Amino acid sequence: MEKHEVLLPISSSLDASPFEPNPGSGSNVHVQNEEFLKSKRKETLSERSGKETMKHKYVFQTRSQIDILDDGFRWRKYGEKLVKNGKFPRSYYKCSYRGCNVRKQIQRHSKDEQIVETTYEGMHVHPVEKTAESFDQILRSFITSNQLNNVTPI
DNA sequence: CGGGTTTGACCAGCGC
DNA sequence: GCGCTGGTCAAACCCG
Repeated sequence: MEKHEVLLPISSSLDASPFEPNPGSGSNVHVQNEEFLKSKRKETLSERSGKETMKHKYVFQTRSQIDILDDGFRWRKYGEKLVKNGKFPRSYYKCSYRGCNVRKQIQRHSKDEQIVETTYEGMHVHPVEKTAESFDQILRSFITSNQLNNVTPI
């Protein structure tokens, strides 16, 4: 099977860091604040509604030959669009679980096609069906961070 | 038969 | 006010 390296990199639209980036660790952490700018629009929308405000948005940068990374959850593709600033189309996925409105965006880099940018939006409200070794560590960080931040679990 | 994927169309927001 | 881009939905199709 194809091996995918997780560059572990992340970015969040929240004040609190969803992950525990070790300072001075010199890891492959890649923070992409660009997404933050894009999420600004959503913030406004959510703000108008006065609901949960912004959504959790985490960006993973993985290095693999395949776009779809098995993180243990079931995803249903609901759209695909070719962005102007990209050579490859962006795929939109949703969690199949009932009540779990977690979205996932996957886009390949125009320069390095082997680099896949996976954007997670929202949090899962159900346990993982299966365990993905590569993603287990990430998921673990996710869940841990979420619990630490004591996010409202619906 | 069920679930998932696909593709096109539609819509909303933002910029100009 | 119009056009563009990005995002979502929905119907049809395909696969297991």
